[in-house]
Amino acid sequence: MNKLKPQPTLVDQVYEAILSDITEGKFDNLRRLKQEEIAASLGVSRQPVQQALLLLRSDGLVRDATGRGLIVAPLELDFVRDLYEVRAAIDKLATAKAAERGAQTASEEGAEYLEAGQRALKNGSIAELIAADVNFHFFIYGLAGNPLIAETSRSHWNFLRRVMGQVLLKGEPPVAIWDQHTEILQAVIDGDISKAEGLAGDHITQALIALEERIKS
Amino acid sequence: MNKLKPQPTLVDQVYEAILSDITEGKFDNLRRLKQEEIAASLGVSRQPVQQALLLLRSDGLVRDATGRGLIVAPLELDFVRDLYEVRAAIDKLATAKAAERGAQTASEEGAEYLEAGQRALKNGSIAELIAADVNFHFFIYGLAGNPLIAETSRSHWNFLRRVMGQVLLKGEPPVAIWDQHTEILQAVIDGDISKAEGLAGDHITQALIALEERIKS
DNA sequence: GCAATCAATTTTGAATTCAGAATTCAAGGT
DNA sequence: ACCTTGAATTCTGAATTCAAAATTGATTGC
Repeated sequence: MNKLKPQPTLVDQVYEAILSDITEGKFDNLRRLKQEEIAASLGVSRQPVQQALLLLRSDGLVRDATGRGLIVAPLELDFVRDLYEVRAAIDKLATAKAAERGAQTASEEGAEYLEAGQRALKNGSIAELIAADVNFHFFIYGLAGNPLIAETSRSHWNFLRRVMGQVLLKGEPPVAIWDQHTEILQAVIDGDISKAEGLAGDHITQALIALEERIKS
Repeated sequence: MNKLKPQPTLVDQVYEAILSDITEGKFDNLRRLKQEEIAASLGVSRQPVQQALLLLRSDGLVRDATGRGLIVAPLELDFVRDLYEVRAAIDKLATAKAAERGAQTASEEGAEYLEAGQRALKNGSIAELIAADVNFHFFIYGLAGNPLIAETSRSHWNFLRRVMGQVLLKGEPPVAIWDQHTEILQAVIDGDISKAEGLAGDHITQALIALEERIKS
């Protein structure tokens, strides 16, 4: 007997819808998020919208603005630095563990992710580039065999997607990123734990540097 | 003019109430959580309860049990190991950064936290011991100057509190823990980054080992 | 006597309603 | 002209209501 997936609730659907809108920068900065408005645009009542906003608030994507409801959390450079710092710690752990126990799967399935990245680079599609990056890193998280790593990173990546979206709009395609991914995957396949961990750390350090330069320009 | 803090909403209060009940093990394992029941016991409608449960679900403390509503997530040993692994990565980062930039505050305010721990040991109060441990570690997180560290750890500590509660029930008081806290604080005050980081890692490794031994017995 | 089916009850997700708080805007005073 | 005041409007949190899905329990057939 096939167990059939329970359909997602309206709350979950609304959550995803608002999340994409935020990620894709569809909300004017500092614009107040009105439940009624969102509910109307999605064709549901305010109830699931209120609940979805509550979840987004606990993710930190949406923020209480005293007395004026909820706004999309602004992306500040300091915050992004903090984000990359925490991400570095978790990604180093994930990549080390992936090298320790995921070499087999990495060699079987890893190439797909690199190819997806190359295709995205060739197509020059921002959405595709972001998706390929997310998928590559969650593939590594999966190899690490510790579900809490992906779980903990989930909310961070909601911000990272926003950051990447803004940065990719103005700048050359991030070829270096994918060269680094290739190196990281190879270290994982080789089972070289300390090299994999080091490369993961470098990857993030360099991503942050590149990002800061682009923001300044 | 003093700006007065907006009172917490019912949802937030209900969230806290359910969270304490879970943390203190007040729910029978695998018992289904019924909105009506909880609402009645707190004297509110189902509405804020439903929203609070949604938040607890996104924290991972409460879990969908296919077809039978929500249950408190069981504490499995594998999960606790995963938890300690991620916590080690974050705590090492936090403690290193605390040593790098928080030495001053650490020397001024750190002793309080150690004393609170000693008092708790003397009183033999489990609740007090847990609170002192949480407070000490969040003090370190604060010193790190990266709000995302505390934010990211928040949901982990909800589980850690549960684990600690169960473990402290059967076993000797964790004197070693507080000796280690003393060492960690000293390394932070000295600004010895790599020593602080190393001690933080050891602290968690040893806590996990002690925990596994107690669970087996 | 045991299993299967169907009706009754319970429970939940979602809509609607209600009340209070915040915001806006216009009128009046300095 | 600008600031203050207060009423009208808007918006949100929370209660209530509604409908569908799930669970329970009883009855019927083997």
